[in-house]
Order: sequence, then C-alpha cells, then structure tokens
Amino acid sequence: MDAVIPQSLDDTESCLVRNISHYLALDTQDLQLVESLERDVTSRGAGECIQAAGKPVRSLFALRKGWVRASLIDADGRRQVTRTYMPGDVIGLCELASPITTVELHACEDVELCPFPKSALQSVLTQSPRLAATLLALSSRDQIIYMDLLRAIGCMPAMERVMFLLLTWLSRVRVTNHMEQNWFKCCMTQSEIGDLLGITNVTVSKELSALEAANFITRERKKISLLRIEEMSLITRYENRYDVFDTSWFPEVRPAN
Amino acid sequence: MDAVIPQSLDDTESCLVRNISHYLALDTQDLQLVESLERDVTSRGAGECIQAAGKPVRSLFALRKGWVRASLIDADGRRQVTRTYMPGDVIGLCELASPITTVELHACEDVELCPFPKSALQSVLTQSPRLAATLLALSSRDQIIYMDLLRAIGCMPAMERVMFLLLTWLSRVRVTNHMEQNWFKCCMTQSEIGDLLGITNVTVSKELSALEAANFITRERKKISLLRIEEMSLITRYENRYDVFDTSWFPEVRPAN
DNA sequence: CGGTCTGTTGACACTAGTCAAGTGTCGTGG
DNA sequence: CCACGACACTTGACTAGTGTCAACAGACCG
Repeated sequence: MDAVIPQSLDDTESCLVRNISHYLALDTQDLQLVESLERDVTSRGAGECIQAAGKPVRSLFALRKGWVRASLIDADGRRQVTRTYMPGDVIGLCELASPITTVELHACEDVELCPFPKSALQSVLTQSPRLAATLLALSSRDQIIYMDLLRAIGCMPAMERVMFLLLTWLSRVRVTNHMEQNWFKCCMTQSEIGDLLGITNVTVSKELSALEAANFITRERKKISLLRIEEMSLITRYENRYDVFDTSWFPEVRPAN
Repeated sequence: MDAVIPQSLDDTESCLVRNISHYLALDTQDLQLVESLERDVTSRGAGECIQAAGKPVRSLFALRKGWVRASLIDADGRRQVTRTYMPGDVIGLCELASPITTVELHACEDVELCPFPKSALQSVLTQSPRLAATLLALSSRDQIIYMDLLRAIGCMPAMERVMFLLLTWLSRVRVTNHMEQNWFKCCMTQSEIGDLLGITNVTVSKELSALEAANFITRERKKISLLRIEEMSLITRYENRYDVFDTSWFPEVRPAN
C-alpha cells in the first residue's frame, strides 16, 4: 500500500497516533502501545533548550504541539540546524545508537512534548512487529529528508535553497493539518533558517525579499504564503516525501505469538 | 554497553555478521537470520550502476566487497553524492518507506553484494526483536552520518570538508579491517568527491594538493595516508561515529515467544 | 602507441560572506 | 498610553572563497 490512507480521527487523541494512522491502520493493542509512549507531557517556552548535546540523559520525544529544531554545534560557534520537527513527529530516532546526545534540541515556539525512555521501545519491538516496522520506516524517511537537505545545500544556489525549504515546510504542515492550505506560520528566525540552509541571515533576508518581489510568495508578520507552488517545485525539483509511505513489506497484522 | 566488542571471527563468514558482531553478540537463531539475508550474491564491475532512481524494483543489499556510492540526481545534471558504503554495510535502509527508489547506487570499484527483498525483513521483525533493534540502531547511525555531512557542507570551508571526508573514510575502513592503519585506498574520483562535499573537482584537486604540501597527507596512486590525524580531528571537530554503539535499550536475548 | 579519463594549474568571474548602519517589531515598565 | 530596549530584519558597500573555463600533464587500457 503506497497510498496515503486518509482517516478522520478524533482531534483529542494522541498526536503520534494521528500521525501514524495517516499511513497505517492500527489495531487495539498497537494503539495502546503507541499511546503508552505519550503518557507524560512536558512543555517548553519559545527558545528554550529541550536537550543539550553531549549529555548522557537519554529520552526520546513525541512532539505534540509547536515546532522544534535540532542542531549540531561547533566549539567555535558555527551551527548547523539539521532538522525541524512538527507535531506528530518522533524526535530522537537519530540518537538510538549513541550513548550520549549528539544534537541540541530547541523549542521554536511554545511546545508540548511527551518524553519516553529508549527502553520503552523494548515493548514495541517485542510485542508489535508492525510498529517496529513503522519505526524503521519513519527512520528511513528521516534519512531521505536529510538527503534532500544535503542536495539543497550541496547543489543549489541560495534562492533555490530558500524555495526548497518553503516547499518542505508547506508539505509537512499539510500533513498535520489535513488541508490544502498554501501558507504556514514560520517559527524560525532568518538566522536560524540560514544555519539550516548553509547561508547567512543576510542572504536569507535578501532572497526572501527577492522571492516576494518576484511574486513567488507573500509575507505578513510570520505568515508566509506560497503563490506559485508548481513553478517552485519545478525549479528546485522538489519531491514531497510525505505523501507516500510504503507499508507493503510490513509483517502481517497480529501474527500468532 | 557502549563499548565496542572486539571479536576475532572467521574471515570466511558473512560480512554482515561480522559487522553486526562488532557491536552485538548474536545467538544461533539470530546468526541464521542474518546469514539468510546473504544467501544470494551478485557482483558488479567498477563504475556500474547497481540501482537507478525512480524504479519500482526494490531490493536491499548487504555489501560484501568494495565501495558503493549513493547519489541523488537532478534532471539538469547536478548530482549530490550522499553516502559511501563499505563492506559490511546494509544498503537501502533509506528506501524502506518509499515505494520507488530514491537514490542511485554505483559501484566505485569491483563489488560483491547480497540482494534481499524488503519482505525478508518480516522474519527479522517477527522472530528477533534484538535484530529489529539492531536495524533501528543502524538506521539511526545512518542519520547521524548524514547530519555530520550536512555540518561539513553547511559550515566548513573547502579544505576542512576534505579533511573531514578523509577522517570519515579512515574511521570506516578501520572498522572493517580491525586494524589501526592510517591509510586507505580511495575509490572515488575527485569529481565524485566534489559532488559529495558540495565543491568542484577543481577545488578538490587544489585542496588535496595543499594538504599534501602542508604535510597533512601523502598520496601515491589511489592510496591516501593521513599523517596528522589528531590535528585534523581538532580542526574539523571530527567525531568518530563508529566506535560506539548503544545497545543498552535492546530487548533481552531470546524472550519467551 | 594512441585514445580516454582523471588530475593539475592558472586566469578570471561571480555568488555569497562580512561589516555596518539603519529600520521595524515586540515586550516591558513607567 | 507612551518610552525604551532588545532583537529581528533590511539594505548597501566591499571582500573573499569557489566556481568556471581552459590548457595541459599524467595514468590507464586496449
């Protein structure tokens, strides 16, 4: 099953469940397993550090509300933002193989997240092969997302990088909101965007202004609207990684065990 | 268990087993499962295409011999090499969530690889939670590797990028060879290295010559030796991702099932 | 031995970085 | 309600690191 399985689910339920259900039907036992990961909730204010790098403390998070950014920091202050997480994402699949934290996490705005220990994955792995496959698939898609960013930074001039990022954010926002909006609220400063795209804040400012002048986008406050999505997708050869999810290789539902 | 578990294993056995055993003790049943993934072997000559992008054909590979490179290709010829694989690596964990291939794979030299279908993962997921955890951990480390490359391309000037790549390759070669050698045979052309680091072949040539002139490296034919590893690691803030592997959260060995 | 591919080197162009001054926005407190 | 300060963003002038182009040298293969 490559296609998206759209489902209208109760808004009050777990954000992680909603995200996974977007791609996969969950049975009762799986539902309980996923929900058990979201038992605890903590919140952080805009700009707060959620996780520092190099610390042994180890928790994964399910993101419930707000944007989170992940970054690698150099001793001499150079910073590479590697990722933005949005509601429904599992934060920390990249940390599983490492005994200490490798990335820093910051709240881009007021956020709510559900921490759970690495060891909570044990019950998932032993009790639900399908959820284990889902985790593998999520981690797999994360890899593709990093590769897309690599292509942007490695191959594109500044303006295309900015276009690429706008398209990426819009695609991701549409997954959460289940609607075909053409705008989103940008929660990152231009300096942070620059650190994500390998350019400076000055260049980000100039390119955004140029995109606005060329009628590719409009801006008001933090809201960015994309006016010519098709055209921008062609220019950057953008591929939406969120609209397909191959589950054909997943184990059967509830094998005898 | 963070530490590497060095083990001297029979050279004739599965390369994948050897790689995994580097980090994790496998019981008989797990061994058989892993070995079953390496039942088939195919070989490709230097430069041959192993997998094209955008095709529905779907196989993962265990790499047995030689280097393989993965790349994303633009319609207009721009190319981003995203990864080099070396013997013992599982190729294709990034493709699990996608119904069609996203990256191209090429043999950097004569290679041997063991293809297995995605569906072969079903038995791993249902029969061995520990191996499932291992796959997750491998995918997790892959993510870190992409992030490191992102940091290199996004934050470093050309010379540091080259240093970073040399250190990365050396670390990886040392895993396979179980020895503290300070050199490796470079199987990629300078154009390919450029496409990996987001610079041109001309710049790669100039930076390598400069590194040699500054006595950081020596070159003879395809062999590159690193003379001042510590110094280069400091300059690039290099972290070896191959010498730790956190298995503390793995499920117990052979749970009753 | 000749053709092809890879790597080297220099001249020049250009994108994006750096620096700096100025404007706009937001939150706080008087 | 307004004044102030902090921070984000804008804009221009100048600089510098890489890219581009091109000619050439060296390695490899048939």
